[in-house]
Amino acid sequence: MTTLGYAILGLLAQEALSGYDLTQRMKGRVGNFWSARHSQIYPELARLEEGGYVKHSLIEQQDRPNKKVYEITADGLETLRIWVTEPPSPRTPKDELVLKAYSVWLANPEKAARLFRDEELRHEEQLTRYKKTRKWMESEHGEEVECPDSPWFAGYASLRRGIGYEKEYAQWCRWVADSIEGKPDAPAKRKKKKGKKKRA
Amino acid sequence: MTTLGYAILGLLAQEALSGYDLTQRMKGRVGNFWSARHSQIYPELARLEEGGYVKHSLIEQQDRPNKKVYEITADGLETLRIWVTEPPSPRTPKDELVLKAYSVWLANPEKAARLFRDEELRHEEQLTRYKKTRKWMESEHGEEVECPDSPWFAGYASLRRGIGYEKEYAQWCRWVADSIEGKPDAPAKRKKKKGKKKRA
DNA sequence: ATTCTATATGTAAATATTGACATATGATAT
DNA sequence: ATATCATATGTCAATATTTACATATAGAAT
Repeated sequence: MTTLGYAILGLLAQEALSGYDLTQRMKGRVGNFWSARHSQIYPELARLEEGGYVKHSLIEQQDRPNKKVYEITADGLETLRIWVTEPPSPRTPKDELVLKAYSVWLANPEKAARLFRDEELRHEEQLTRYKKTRKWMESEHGEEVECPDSPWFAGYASLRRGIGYEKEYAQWCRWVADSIEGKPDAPAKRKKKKGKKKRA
Repeated sequence: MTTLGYAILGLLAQEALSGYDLTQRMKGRVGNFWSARHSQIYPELARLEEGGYVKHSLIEQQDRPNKKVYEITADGLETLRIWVTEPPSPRTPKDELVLKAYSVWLANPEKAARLFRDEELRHEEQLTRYKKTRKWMESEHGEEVECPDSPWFAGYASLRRGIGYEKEYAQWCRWVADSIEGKPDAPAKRKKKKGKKKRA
């Protein structure tokens, strides 16, 4: 079973969905930490069905094209349940911007500062969206989000990861941009001394 | 040019390295946010050389097998310089643990809590290693790390991202584990205005 | 009428990545 | 002697993932 398979099962464990629906979900909630295109989802659904983890039924629609709605089977649910508490397979978090940061000493400072300012903004915006969702979750599902056996808790937990991630990311971008522009360290913690030194 | 190609160029921009050396680097500093196996690195080096971005020379050794040491060309350096300030291609941060969190409502609470405690520890340990490196950098290269045109600044910036990332990640793991175990929201650092209402 | 968009489902080719296979040198440990 | 380890370089097969190709329905907009 692939990780994408578990991602799909995780979504189907909460509600029956079509391949198209799953593709949309992969851009939202779950998609913030795992995503896939429809060209990967449809074949994966076929494999999951072949393995007996999901089954589908044809839904006829008048106003739209007909669709196949998939639901998770008892086998699929059990497989998912077991997977959840197994240690994740190690995977390097790949991040192109950090890679760019590693070579930023070569760059034009103005352009580099702009890059990190832009990225800071991007992550601030994502953070704002997340916070809005959190607010909504806390007000509309305040009780469920605190019950570890509620899907709302699980969604809330993932969301909180997103919030922490974006907040930290934006902060880091700001620090990089500030540093390039020669601005002092934000918190009243560090003390710096100016010393221009060229390196070979 | 692939992202891996730029990762390699970024390393070679600082020092000439063999394929084997590059493979080791991919497990360390740069490898914390981009990694590749030697089976991917050797072919990529060949492509980079074919494109004129790097060139190699044979180094004969007595105590060890001979090696090919690669260095970046003027073309490679310029290509890298341009890439650095271009906006990164969007890529979903894929994280299996967050995916597991999304389905954690299905799991056995004891096992789930243990999973997140274990992961918390893993990230705390990585954080400790990073902090040790930061301390060393700040004491041994205190001036360079503040110069945006120094490779030390770039390495320091990447390292700081690692520190922020791991710190936030460990915190989140702790919060998840605590929540599953029914412990109250972490006090101290968090905003106290969070009117935590006990559910009926 | 025609275009555009959202819904809906697929396949194929290209690229990226991993894991296994394969070989060779020299140091060190048993 | 022999086994193991670090160094060193490669290839190949299997997956994973992206991008492009391909088709179809129906509502809304121009």
